[in-house]
Amino acid sequence: MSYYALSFEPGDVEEPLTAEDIAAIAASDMVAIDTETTGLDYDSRILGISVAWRVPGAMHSAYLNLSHPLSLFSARIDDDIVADVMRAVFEPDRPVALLNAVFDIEKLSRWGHLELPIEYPYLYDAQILARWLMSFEKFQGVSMEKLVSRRLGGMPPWMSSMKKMRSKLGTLPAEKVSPYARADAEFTLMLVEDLMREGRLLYDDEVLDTMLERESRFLWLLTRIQRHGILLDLEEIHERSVRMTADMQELRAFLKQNGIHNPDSRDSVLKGLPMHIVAGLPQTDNGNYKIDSAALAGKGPVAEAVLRYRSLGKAVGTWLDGFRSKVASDGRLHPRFRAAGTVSGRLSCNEPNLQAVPLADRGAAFGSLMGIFKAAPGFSLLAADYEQAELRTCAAYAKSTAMANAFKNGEDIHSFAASLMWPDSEINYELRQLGKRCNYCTTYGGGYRALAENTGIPESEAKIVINTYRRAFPELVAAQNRAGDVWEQRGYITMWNGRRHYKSPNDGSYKAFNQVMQGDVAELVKDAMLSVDARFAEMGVGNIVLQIHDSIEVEVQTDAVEDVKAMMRKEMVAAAPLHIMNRTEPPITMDVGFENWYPEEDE
DNA sequence: CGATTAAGCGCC
DNA sequence: AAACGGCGCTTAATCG
Repeated sequence: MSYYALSFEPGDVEEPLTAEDIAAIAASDMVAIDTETTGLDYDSRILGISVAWRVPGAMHSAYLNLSHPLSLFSARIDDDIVADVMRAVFEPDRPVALLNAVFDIEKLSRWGHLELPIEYPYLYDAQILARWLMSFEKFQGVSMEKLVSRRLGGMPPWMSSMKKMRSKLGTLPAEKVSPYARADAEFTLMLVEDLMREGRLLYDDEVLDTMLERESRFLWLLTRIQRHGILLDLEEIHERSVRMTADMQELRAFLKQNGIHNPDSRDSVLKGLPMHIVAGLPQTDNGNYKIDSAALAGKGPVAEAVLRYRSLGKAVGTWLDGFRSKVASDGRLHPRFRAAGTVSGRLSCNEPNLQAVPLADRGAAFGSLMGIFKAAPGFSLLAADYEQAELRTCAAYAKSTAMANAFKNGEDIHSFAASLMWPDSEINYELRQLGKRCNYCTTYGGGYRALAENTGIPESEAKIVINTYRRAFPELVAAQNRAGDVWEQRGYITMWNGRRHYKSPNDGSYKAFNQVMQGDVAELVKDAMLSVDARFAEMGVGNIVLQIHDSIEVEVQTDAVEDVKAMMRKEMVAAAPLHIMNRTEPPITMDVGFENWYPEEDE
């Protein structure tokens, strides 16, 4: 298969950008933009900006050298010309094509080339569009390379050497980087055109237009969240790091006495553990001994010391020293969000991943890490959580009157599940745990094996428990089957707002139900974030700083906390799709809980 | 040396 | 027939 044609060859002489070009950019039906930077972190600088645009019957592109090393062949471009180009690109009435839009928009705004608007112009992100209408096997993401090879037949051979240069971009003169940068912009343009063409075929126009409008506003919002960042309590982090590192040294010394010289190394641990313990360990799929926390739990003081060491090491490396090293020059942490980071429609977050910080004390050696966050003077950090969002969605989807009633009456949903499973028993802690695990297995698509793994009961008993749950909630089983059938037959499942998740051949149909639950909630939270953000724009009391799948974290003026809670509860409940929640009698209610991150609430 | 894989583990 | 879904980060080990 041949690749789509670029407008140039790598050896071509580059014409300087003219005023006519800038006018053509402004007039083009579609413009693509891509930035080349010195790195990925918040403080990395923009080396250059590439722009691709259409003129009748052809495509053009240019690379603006902002800060490449000086060379004889390529001059840096004046700031006012950059500003002219930016104005032409970000014409409010015409969409801009990008690939991973938030990254580029954030960089442009961070370095003063772009004011962050609320919603216009529309941003057409190739990665988002791809998620809407393509299927993805495991490890087959939405990188430029993957998308170009799947949609446009592949990249020209000369582009494959680009990869190696990525980290050294800042040392190269602009004329070396230009062909790759321009090709990135041109491919982005072609990808978006191609994906939009197919999107129009697959989706109802009205649905697609609504999705594009909403997603575009969301991308602008996400960029503002990223730019806002979050504050860390660096003294607290340092204290904890010192304390835990000292504990780790003690553990290291103890382990050394017991023949384990490097507890971070699997080989060393296996060498040091007593023979009879090693022999009893389960194995990984590759035939190696498992030495994870489940395998080593209760296997004696040496094994316990390894686990404790590992736990503290994770905390120091990832959340204490790891986070501290990522604080930007403005003193704040700016995690990067990827709007198309998951197949399910959730966000993903990295450098650092603030969506996976242990905020609750679950008995690990490091306890809770909530205390590492703080807010600006006069501000508080607040988390607003949808309570049981996925299970409520599940109940709505399955039209479960039983669950609807339980939620309406404010019952503990896990105890409720247990009481329906074992109507003649008093629901003690153990039975509630079983009900809880069954609820989770339902939304996660798990079976008896997963249940056994999670509860510690034998698989034979787990089978019985699962069947008890299925008998208690037959409507959930029916809904699961229905979702699987639809996925199988149509090739996709549809979220409540029309977004589709296309099935890949490798996906078992059992995944369908989970993907609807997860995807529906993802859409809900996005809408809620947009509503909350709009209210913040009016109130002027704070900002969204983070999203963790079913919760929205905000930094707000302390004296406005109660107002903000009321506002967020109202907006988040209102964001729930009523035509879904009203499917049962009584309707499924939605509830929001709050947690004070900073200052921390009293125990 | 950098890139990649495996194992382990944190979150929802 | 069987299947717990979705992520990112760290270290060690391995490979070119």
